[in-house]
Amino acid sequence: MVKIGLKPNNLIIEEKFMPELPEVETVRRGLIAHVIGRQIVSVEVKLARLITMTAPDEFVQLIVNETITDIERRGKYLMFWLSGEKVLVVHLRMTGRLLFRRAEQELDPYTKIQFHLDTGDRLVFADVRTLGTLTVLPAQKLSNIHGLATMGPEPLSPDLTAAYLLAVLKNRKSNIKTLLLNQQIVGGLGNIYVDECLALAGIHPERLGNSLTSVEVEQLITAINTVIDEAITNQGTTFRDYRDSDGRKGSHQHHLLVYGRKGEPCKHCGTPISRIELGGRGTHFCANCQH
DNA sequence: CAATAGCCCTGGTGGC
DNA sequence: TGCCACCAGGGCTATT
Repeated sequence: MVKIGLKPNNLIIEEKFMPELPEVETVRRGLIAHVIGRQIVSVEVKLARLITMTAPDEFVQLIVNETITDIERRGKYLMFWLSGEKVLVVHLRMTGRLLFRRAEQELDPYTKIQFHLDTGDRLVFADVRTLGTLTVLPAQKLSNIHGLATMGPEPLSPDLTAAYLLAVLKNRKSNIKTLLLNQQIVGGLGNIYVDECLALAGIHPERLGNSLTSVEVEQLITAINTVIDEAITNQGTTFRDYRDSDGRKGSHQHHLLVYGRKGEPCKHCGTPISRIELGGRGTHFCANCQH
């Protein structure tokens, strides 16, 4: 099952992860040491389709000669703050990768956008399925990005309270799995961690939002914070052995309770893990532990 | 407004 | 062995 893909150039590119909040946060932390204070001297656009809200040449023009002053994360979005009160917003979607590469390192496979830094090093956006997006805009227009403007409170934020979630869920008739994937309700959760949070909370993914009791919502909030905190500590979930130039690698895959474990025994009771489809997404749970 | 279905996109996989 | 349909899913759009 574990297989390392070696391309002819010997670059290990088969790090397979779904970028949810913990993975995006891991990327952010890994990049900060390398790119803060660096000036972007040129931008190489190999796939213009990934650039949104401006024409590609305008995108390049707005970024060149800017200095990166900070990197923030909101949900699954990364925001590179630039010196001229502009922001580069990157969403990795399914297979987007942001890599720091030294000047002498060769081109990564699937490179779509390269930012050349004043040191000669590069910030690389690579993407197999090309669903990622990059946007640059003035800082005061950040709310023009709809997904950012409408995003709900995120895990580990004091704004994500049981009172808030209970109030939102009481009017919702969809299943809790689908509701937790809705970024407007909770920002940053994706398919892996929603399954994990529901497993830890002991809540069945098919339960309707308005059926959850206040006690269950409290348990769910606790589970969300626990799962995301641990996943960040473990530097995210990767599905193949992998390390990059920074030694950045996730280990949370060893801690998963249900995701990707269909048919394998529940770590608590031994019941084989079930897999169903909800909201078009694969959904994993223990039919004995989750009610 | 809320729920739901379809769409984008490509590499890996399973069936024949 | 080769071919091909199908699956993975985040976020957006269209529809009811």
